[in-house]
Amino acid sequence: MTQDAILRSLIAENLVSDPAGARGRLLKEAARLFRDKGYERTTVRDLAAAVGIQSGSLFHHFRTKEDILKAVMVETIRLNTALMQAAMDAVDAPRDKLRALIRAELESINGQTGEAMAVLVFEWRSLSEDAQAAVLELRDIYEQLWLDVLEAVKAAGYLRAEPFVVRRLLTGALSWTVTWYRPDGGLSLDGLTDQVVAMMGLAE
Amino acid sequence: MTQDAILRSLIAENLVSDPAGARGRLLKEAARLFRDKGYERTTVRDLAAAVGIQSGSLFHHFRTKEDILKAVMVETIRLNTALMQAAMDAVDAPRDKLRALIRAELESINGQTGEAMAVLVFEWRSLSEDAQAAVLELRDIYEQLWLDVLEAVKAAGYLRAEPFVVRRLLTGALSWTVTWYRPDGGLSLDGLTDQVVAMMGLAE
DNA sequence: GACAATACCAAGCAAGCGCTTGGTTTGTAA
DNA sequence: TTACAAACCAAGCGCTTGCTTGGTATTGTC
Repeated sequence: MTQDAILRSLIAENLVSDPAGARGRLLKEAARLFRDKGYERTTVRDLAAAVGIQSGSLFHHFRTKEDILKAVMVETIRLNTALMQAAMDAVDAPRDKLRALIRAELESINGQTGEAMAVLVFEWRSLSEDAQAAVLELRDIYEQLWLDVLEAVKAAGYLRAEPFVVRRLLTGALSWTVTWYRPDGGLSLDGLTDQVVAMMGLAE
Repeated sequence: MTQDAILRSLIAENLVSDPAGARGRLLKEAARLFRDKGYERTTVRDLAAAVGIQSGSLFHHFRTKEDILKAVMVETIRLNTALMQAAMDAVDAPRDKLRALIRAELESINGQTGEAMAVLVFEWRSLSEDAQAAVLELRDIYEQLWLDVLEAVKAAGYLRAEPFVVRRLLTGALSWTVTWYRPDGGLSLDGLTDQVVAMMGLAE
């Protein structure tokens, strides 16, 4: 199943907004602005201007500014969970599955959903507790994919550290790439994935 | 040289504020509040209340709110650069130096300066360009320590990935520990350091 | 075409922000 | 003790923010 097909399926199920529609365009611009200036410094006037409407009109689509932030986060988790599941399902061996997960997460962080993924990391404190709890539920599904694969890699004898700890170290390592990695900087995503795998001493 | 002696020396040279003094107490509380609520959501009224004065009085010590943020960052970099240099100087072999750096950075992130270190990561966008440039100058000194050691470890044959990339992946991995590591969670700082070293395939 | 629903506009509200200003209090040195 | 500097207080300024409200315009459905 291609990435486009996965996205279309999620749109059809109303789990993710169509990027070509009004709501989807707003979320895309919101992710960009929140990423660039921070959620708190991005005003509703900024958001409205980015999609070419007046600020009061935003409140027709979302009840509050915070609901926009939450939607950016929820939708990117849903999309990337599906993409990672698909990447992982395409291979069999535990080490290959781990490599596929690393590659897919690097792509989520440095590709189309990079801005939303950065918002997930950097704007967590601006969410209310209720919203944080809702986002964490989705996040837990995503994290379980990782833990299952890391456990399998450890059981196969390729990893000496604890899967729980490794996952969290990898979360930081991969999330931080958003601050320094440039696809046109001479290192492809596959090359970067190779570096991560090599740093872990898992290279063949 | 002990950590206390290093701190005292920096205070004497006016590179770091005395934590017992008015300015130092304010910076300590600022780091805590900025970490917990975010810089933007922390008002000058919050800061003043945290140290028991009225908000207008803050402007006697600092010209602007942003100058407080900058001082939190600048002072923690200065302190931690000195602490890491000392930790590294206490050992000889490249792998031991790398381990010492990892241990020292984990301590900076999860110990006394943890709040300020988190502010350095999460509040970068709230700094003006001038302030960012000033902070980066100090940051570059700190980063060069790491790159020198990683180059030595690679030259000794223990690392296959590129030092530049590894440093950045480690920055993320170690910085992220601020969100999940708890010293009373059954894993000591030394234990966590061992996990990082093991994840890198550098365990003995 | 008529009507309802959706999307948007324009104006402005109430609350809160970083900071200034004129003053008072405290600490230090001579 | 006196003079001066440093630290703080209290009040309030000008501006900005997220959001509401009454209205208009556009789209969708029958």
